[in-house]
Amino acid sequence: MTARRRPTDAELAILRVLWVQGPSTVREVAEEMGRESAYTTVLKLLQIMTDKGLVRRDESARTHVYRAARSERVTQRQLVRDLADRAFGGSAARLVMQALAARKASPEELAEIRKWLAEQDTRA
Amino acid sequence: MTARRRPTDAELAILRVLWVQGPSTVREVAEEMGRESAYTTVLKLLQIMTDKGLVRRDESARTHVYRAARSERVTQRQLVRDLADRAFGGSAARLVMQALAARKASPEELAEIRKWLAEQDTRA
DNA sequence: ATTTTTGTACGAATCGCCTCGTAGATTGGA
DNA sequence: TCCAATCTACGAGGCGATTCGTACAAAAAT
Repeated sequence: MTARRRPTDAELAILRVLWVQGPSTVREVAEEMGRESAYTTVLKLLQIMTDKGLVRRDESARTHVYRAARSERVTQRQLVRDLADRAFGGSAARLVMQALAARKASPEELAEIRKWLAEQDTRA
Repeated sequence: MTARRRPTDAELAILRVLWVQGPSTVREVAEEMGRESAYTTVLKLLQIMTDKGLVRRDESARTHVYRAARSERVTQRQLVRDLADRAFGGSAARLVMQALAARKASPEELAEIRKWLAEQDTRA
């Protein structure tokens, strides 16, 4: 059944809108995405995503309302795991180090990471 | 010109072989990848990758030798950056935290990460 | 009541990825 | 020499992603 594929680029772009705005109509999603894609393109994508189980659709009103089926966190984890497998031999830690090198993190963010690491110590 | 696209899954699989084995012939790559794909599939992929600039080809001998155009590190960074942009609002730090949550890292890896973070301190 | 707007459904075209078969050249061995 | 093995080039098919137009129903506005 759940042949878990990762969302495509276009799908991810739509999911991002849904995560920010919460349940939205096709029009609301399309507006937010600018004039990049035609209204019916967004509609079609959402229909496909419904079939795939990436979003849920509320059809109680004539204007359907879509919401993300999975939380942002869960999806992000899936994507990270996927990238770790494809490009880092499955090692999330190696991915982390490249990530730290790839983009400068703010002191606040670094602090948060340190905090997380410290918690790992106490836990072990 | 450089419309930098990320390598596809199949391309990445080939690059991984080249990074491990160093410059290789089509046969060497194909062998290493098991019987997953036919010889000519690997050949075709490598030809396409040559056009894209993902690999370089030494044609001095009849049997061509391919090598990755970019290092593993550089490519990994590009992929991380790309994922950060697509799914983490550009924040590598947020990606890092999901990565740490997604897969348990070994104590050795955690130590390495801590070391890296410590270096950031002294640098700042 | 008629027209305009807004919505869904769906088909079709395009495109990139990935697959592999076939053709033809070259090499190496019997 | 002749046959088998090996190599590159290339075309074509299949498939999924993405695009958008058209058709049609429902609602809103005139």
